[in-house]
Amino acid sequence: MALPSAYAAAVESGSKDIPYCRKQKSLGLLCSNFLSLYDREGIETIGLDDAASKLGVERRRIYDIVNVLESVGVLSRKAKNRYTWKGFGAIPKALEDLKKEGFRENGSAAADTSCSEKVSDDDEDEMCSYVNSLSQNDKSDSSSIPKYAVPSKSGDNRKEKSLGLLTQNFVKLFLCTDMDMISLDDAAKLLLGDGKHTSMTTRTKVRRLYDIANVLSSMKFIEKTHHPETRKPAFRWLGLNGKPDNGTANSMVLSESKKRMFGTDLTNTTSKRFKVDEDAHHVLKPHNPTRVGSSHDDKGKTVVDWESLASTYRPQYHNQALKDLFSHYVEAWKSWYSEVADKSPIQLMS
DNA sequence: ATCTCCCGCCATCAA
DNA sequence: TTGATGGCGGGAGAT
Repeated sequence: MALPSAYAAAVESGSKDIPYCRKQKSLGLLCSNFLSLYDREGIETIGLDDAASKLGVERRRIYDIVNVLESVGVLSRKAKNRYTWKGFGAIPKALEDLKKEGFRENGSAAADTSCSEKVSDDDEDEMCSYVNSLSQNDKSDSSSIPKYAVPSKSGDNRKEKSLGLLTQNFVKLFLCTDMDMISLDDAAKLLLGDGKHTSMTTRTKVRRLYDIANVLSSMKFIEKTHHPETRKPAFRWLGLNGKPDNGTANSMVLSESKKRMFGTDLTNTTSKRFKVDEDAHHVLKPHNPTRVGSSHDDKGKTVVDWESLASTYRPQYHNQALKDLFSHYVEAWKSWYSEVADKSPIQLMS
């Protein structure tokens, strides 16, 4: 078969003039190759050795990719050295599970209308959220996503530092919050116990987030941009929009809610979920038409009722730091949004 | 200089 | 123990 990677091919054929381009070795590219190699019909299982040799990389790199892919439902570890290919079709459910999980985690919300989340799924779960991590009480449910059941070895924080868990929490940030753009640095601060006495340093976390962001980017889940004003690099959530769709591979097992995406619809590219109920008093919204004629092909953020969101979400963060960070975003987005609304599209890319 | 983030050592886990 | 996994962070390429 054709090797998706020229580099790999070169390496395999007794390379001769490989200048060494860092970009050709990026996790993102590797992930793309990995995907094009396995996202096709007839694939039900994947062997890590096979992947490594076909892609021309060390095993270690395959683990990175496989771990984040698994945390989003595309793969599932079946056995040593072997993963089951679930396909992109499994993503919607995985994301929904993550969303529910995320809301459930910090159910200590304050005022505001209770949840409007209809958890058809059973309960359970939990893992460290944005607050802290202490007891790991697992009981894996029938979720489609790995639960990272900790062997419950007191002091085993290996799992809570896993790339997979970090990925899920990173994704939850987008699914369970109104944030749709965030810098890795801020994400690192929000994720996990946040520095201090709890594990991983921010520095390390950011390094990991770069890895995660790269593979999620190659999957078109997120996109790199820059904060309109700050210029600072950030990532924007695209959700299941840039999905190459189930082009060829489609022999899915779960043929249920295919496009059953939460609040996403055609006109809306990236709708952040309002965990608030739609029916309850959803009054406010002085001005800010919840809709803009941003008729742009690509992602054009959308509709957000800042006031509403701000007041609704504020209470879910426990410490001042997060609150500040949060308001910072709300403010930044406000200006950015109004700016973009009647201006031109946002075409900032690396 | 700062931002990215690849590379691979080596601690852990599982057989 | 051996082999499979996968934290972790040094340090080099990209900007």
